[in-house]
Amino acid sequence: MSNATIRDVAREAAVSVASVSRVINGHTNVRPEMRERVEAVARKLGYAPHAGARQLSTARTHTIGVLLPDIHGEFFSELLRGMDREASDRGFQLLLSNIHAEPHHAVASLRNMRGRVDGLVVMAPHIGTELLFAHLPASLPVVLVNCAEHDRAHAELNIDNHGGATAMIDHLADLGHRDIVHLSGPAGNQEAAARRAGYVAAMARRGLPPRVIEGDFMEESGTAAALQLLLQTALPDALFAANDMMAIGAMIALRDAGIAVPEGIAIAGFDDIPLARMVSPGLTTMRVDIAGLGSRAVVRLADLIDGAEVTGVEPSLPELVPRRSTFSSSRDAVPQQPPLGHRP
Amino acid sequence: MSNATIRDVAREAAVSVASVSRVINGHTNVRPEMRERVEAVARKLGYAPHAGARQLSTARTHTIGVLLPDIHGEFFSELLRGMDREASDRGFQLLLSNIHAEPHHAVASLRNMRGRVDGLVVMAPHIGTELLFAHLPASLPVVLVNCAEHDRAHAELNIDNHGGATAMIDHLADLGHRDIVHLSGPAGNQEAAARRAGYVAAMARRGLPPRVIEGDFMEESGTAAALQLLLQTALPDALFAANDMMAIGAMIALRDAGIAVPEGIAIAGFDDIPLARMVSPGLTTMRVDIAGLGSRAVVRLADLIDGAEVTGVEPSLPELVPRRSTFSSSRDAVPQQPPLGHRP
DNA sequence: TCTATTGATGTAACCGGTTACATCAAGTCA
DNA sequence: TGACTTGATGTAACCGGTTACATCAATAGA
Repeated sequence: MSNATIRDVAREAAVSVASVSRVINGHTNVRPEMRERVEAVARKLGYAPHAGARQLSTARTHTIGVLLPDIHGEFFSELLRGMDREASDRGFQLLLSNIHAEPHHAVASLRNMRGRVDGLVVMAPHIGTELLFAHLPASLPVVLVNCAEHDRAHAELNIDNHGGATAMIDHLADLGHRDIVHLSGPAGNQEAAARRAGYVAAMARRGLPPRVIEGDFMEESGTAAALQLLLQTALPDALFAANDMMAIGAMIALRDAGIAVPEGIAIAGFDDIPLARMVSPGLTTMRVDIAGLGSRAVVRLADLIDGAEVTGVEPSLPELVPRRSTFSSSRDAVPQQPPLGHRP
Repeated sequence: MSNATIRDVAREAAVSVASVSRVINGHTNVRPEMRERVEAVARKLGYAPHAGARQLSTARTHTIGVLLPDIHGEFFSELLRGMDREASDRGFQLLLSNIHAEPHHAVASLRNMRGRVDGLVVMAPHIGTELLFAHLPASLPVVLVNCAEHDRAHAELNIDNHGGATAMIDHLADLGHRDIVHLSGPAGNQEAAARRAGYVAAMARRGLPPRVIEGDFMEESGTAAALQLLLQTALPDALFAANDMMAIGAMIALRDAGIAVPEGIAIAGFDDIPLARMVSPGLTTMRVDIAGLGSRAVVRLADLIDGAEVTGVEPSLPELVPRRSTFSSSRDAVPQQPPLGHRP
C-alpha cells in the first residue's frame, strides 16, 4: 500500500484519469478489458483513493461527526456501539469529538467539523440551547440526542424518563403498593427532574400522596435515604430510586438493618446497569435501550443527509425489567436473563 | 455558519485569497489592519475552512484512525477515553472504525483510511499477523495495541498479563499462602495463556507445585471450579482466577457452602471490573490501566507522525489492588476507593 | 454509401484550500 | 538621489480526485 495517485495508475495503464476513476467507482460504461488492465495496475501499485481529494470534489465525506459531552462508562460505549453498527451498515464512519464544558471550546469543535462530515449527532445537555443553536452549522444536518428543553423544531431523540417513571409506578401499584417513596436525583439534572415529574404525575393520577427524598445519583445517597426511612415509625411499601446505584445503596443498607427485600419493602431502580442483575435479590428497574438510541439517531441523520425533512422529538420509552426486588414471592414469574457479557 | 469559501471572504474583504489564508492560519506577516478586516468579514460570513480541502493541500488531517475489533463494554470505553484525552490535547480527532472479523472487510477498512488520517491505532487480536502486516499502509504510521505474537519490529503496546499474574502470586505468597490454585481462562485465548504462564512461572520460582483448573472467563465456570474444590479433602490456601467474573462466581459459591472468604480461602481475580469493589468482601485483583494504555498509544503514534522512529513493544504492567478477599483480618490496611462513578 | 446513433474514452475544469514566487511600496544607507 | 533591503500583498500552480463535455470509432438505419 503506498501513495500512488490516480494519475500514476493512469500513466502506468496508458489510459486517462477519467477511465481510472470510472473503474475505481464501478461505473458500467467501461470495456471489461480496460477494467481488468486498470484493476491490475491499481493492485500492483497498491493504489487507494485519497479520501480528502474525494471529499473535496464530491462534497461527501461518508463520515458522521459525533459530539459527546464526556466519554465515560457504559452509557457512552453503548451509544457508540449502536451508532457504529448502523453507520457502518450504511457506509459511514464515525468521527469522534469530545465537546468540552467551556462553550468556547464547544463552538470550536462545531466549526471544526465543516468539510469533515456529512452530518452531526450532538449530545450536549450541558450547553445552553441558545448557544448551541446559534453555532450549529446551518449547512449540516444535525440530530440532537438527549438535549435540554427548548422550543425549536429540530430532529431530536430523547429518553422518555417521564414515561419510564410512570411505568414503574404502574408496576408497583399493580403489585398492591400504595405508600411509594421516590428517591430523586440531584436538583438541576434534567433527567432527574423528568423521572421525578413522572413519579409525581403517576401518583397523582391514582390519588396517592407523593413523597420525595432528595438524592444525588450516588450509591451513598441511597444508603442515607434508607437510614432516614428506618428512623420513621413505619416503612413505606416501596422505594423507587431514580437510578440503580441509589437503589442498590438503599437495598444494602436496609438488608444490613434486617429488613427483607422485597418482603419488608419493595425496591426499584432505573437504568438497568449490569450490576442490577448481579445483586441479590435482583433489582427491578427500567432498561434504557442506549444502543438503540444511538442507532436510531444515525438512521434519522442518514435520512436528513438524503434530503428528508424530519423534525420533532422521537422519545425512547424505557422497558420494565421485573426482578425479585419487587416480587414478594419467588413463585412470581421472573424472566430469565442471559449470562453477563465479559471481557477479556 | 455556512458554506462561504475562502474566495468569498477574499472578494468581500477586497484582498487576495493568500492573505485570507494567512490571517486564518495566524501567520505573522500581515498588517493588523488587514487582519482585522479579514477577520470581520470571516465572522460576518460565518466562514469555516473546509477540512477536506486543507487535507488535500497540506497532506495533514489532524485525525487518528482507530481500528477496533468490537465495540463493547468498559474496556472499549476506557480505551477510547484515554485515547481521546491525549488526542484532543494534541489537536487530533479520532476516526472510529469497527474492524470486523472477516479479513476481507478488515482490509477494506485499512485502505479506506488513506487520505483520511495521519496515523492508525490498530487493535486486531483476531486478525492473523501476516495478513495484518501485509495490508498495513506502508505510508502511514501505525501503533498496534494488544496484538497477537509476531516477530516484526513494530511500535506496539501490550498489557503485561504475565507480569500481572506474577505480581499476584507474589502478593499471595507474601501473605503466607503456599497451596495456590489457578483458575484459567479458555484455551486459545492469548491473554488467558499469558496469565497462566505467569502463574506457573511464579510458582516455579518459589518451588511450589502449580495446579490449574480450566475455566472460560465466565461467572459460571467460577462456580463450577468452587464446587470442584469443595469435593476435595482439603481446600487450597488461595484461588487465583484469571479474571474477576470467575473469581466472583467462585466466591459466591464458596460462601454459599459456608466457607468464609478470606479466612477459609483467599480469592483473587484480574481486571478490576467495577463489580470487584462492590462485592463483599471486596475482591483483590490486578487493575489494568486501560485508559492509560489508550493515551500512551496516542502519544506513541504522535511521535511516529512527527517523524520519530520508535519500534518495540511497550508493556503495561497491571497494578495490584488489595482488598479484603485476600486479607485474613480487617485490621490489615485496605486502601480506600473513591465512590463509583455513575450515570446518568 | 452516407448519415445518425450509441458507447467508450480522453480533455480539462473544478472542488477549496496552501504556498512558492513575483510584485510593489516603503524605508535604509551610501 | 539611486541602489538595496525589507515586509506586505497578490498571482497562480498545486494537492488528487470527479465529471461535464468533446471526441472518436463502431454500428445501425436510410
